[in-house]
Amino acid sequence: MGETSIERGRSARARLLTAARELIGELGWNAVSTRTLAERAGVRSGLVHYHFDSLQALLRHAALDEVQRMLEGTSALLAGATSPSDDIERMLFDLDQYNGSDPASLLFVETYLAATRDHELRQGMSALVADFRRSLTEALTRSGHPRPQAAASMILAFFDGFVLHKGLDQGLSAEHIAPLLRRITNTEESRITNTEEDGE
Amino acid sequence: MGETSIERGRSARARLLTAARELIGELGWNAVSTRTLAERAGVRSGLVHYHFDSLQALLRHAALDEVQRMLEGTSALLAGATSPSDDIERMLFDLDQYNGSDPASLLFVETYLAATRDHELRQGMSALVADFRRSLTEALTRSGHPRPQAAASMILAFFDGFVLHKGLDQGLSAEHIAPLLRRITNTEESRITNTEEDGE
DNA sequence: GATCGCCTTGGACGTTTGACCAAATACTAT
DNA sequence: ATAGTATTTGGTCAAACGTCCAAGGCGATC
Repeated sequence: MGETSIERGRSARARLLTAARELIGELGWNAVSTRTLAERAGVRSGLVHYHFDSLQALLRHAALDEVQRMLEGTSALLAGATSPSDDIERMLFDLDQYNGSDPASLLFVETYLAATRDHELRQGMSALVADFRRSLTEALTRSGHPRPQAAASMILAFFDGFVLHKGLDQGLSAEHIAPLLRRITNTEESRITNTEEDGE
Repeated sequence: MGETSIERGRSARARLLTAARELIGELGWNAVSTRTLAERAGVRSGLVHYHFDSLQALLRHAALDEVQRMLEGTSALLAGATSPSDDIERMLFDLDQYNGSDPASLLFVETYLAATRDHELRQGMSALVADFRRSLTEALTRSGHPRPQAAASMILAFFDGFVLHKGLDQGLSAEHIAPLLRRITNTEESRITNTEEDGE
């Protein structure tokens, strides 16, 4: 059967997706053009519309692939662990390797933004994030957290915000944050519900 | 002295900045063009380069103005309050009015991203965010928080992530999060530092 | 009413963009 | 070899882009 020709095609398609993954982070979603994309992938610009319906479809596909890869890797890490609290901290320290300006972090944020203006991308991202939140909620439930759902939402939002802020504040590090993150993942309800009436 | 002519100029300049503020959120930073900008402002496109050195300079100016307005308003709210914990919760509920897809929220995130690729914008944003973090840290110090700086960083990152996530997860609401946010703003160090050895 | 200065216009420029396609190429199957 | 299928090329197309500028408008000043 026809294979070598098809294999070359698959390779070119894959190189286009890789180039898109890189360039979205480097230049920004809207600044990626068919021509820069083709140059990075080592092909001619005409190929883009042979393998994909449109430039947007290519970017969508590349971004969802990468986000899925990142989230599924992390959620597998959570599923196989005994103490979710520790693993969430480990996730935080993993985040430390990104400086907030690298293509990997930026691709994530770029995709969030693009999703607010692209219905199909939004649906894909919603599904992926919902899956990950479910994993995180289950891990927190397993460890007996009193509010697993709220904690999962909060941790997710915080992690993304953390990446965002590291772009501006290079001094921001996981070390300073870890003790406070522990407050969130703590399985016991805090005794002090509020310190009201604490006038100056 | 010449006033009417100058006043007209000021008005046109202001309308251009307003249009930029709106369009950055609606279309995305890189999708704002001189022509759409001029149309929204009710002027001809040539005016953009009369009042500003370049399109990027206009966008930069508009974005920094708006971010400053937002942050200074919120930090004034913190400064005049007696119980920072409550005010941080109130800030959270204020955030609830944004659905995460409105121009105001998006302008914030768009500016973050643009700042990673524009040195001048990055410096401006860094300064504004640093100022706000200082206000927040002071408020937390005043209320006797044991780790005011780390808590401020965490709350800032979380708030931005919260806005980001609301674009995808419409069910995300401040109500569910508030009890856990209280764990962060609590002035007492948590007794339970960690719940290790919690194997199944 | 002529002059001056600032604001505004409308169009021009060279580039880049997404999309499209006929022709060329590479490989398989007959 | 031949025909057939899939991939790749190289170029064209109209549209949109940022920037620039000569000319016109318009109120204040002389």
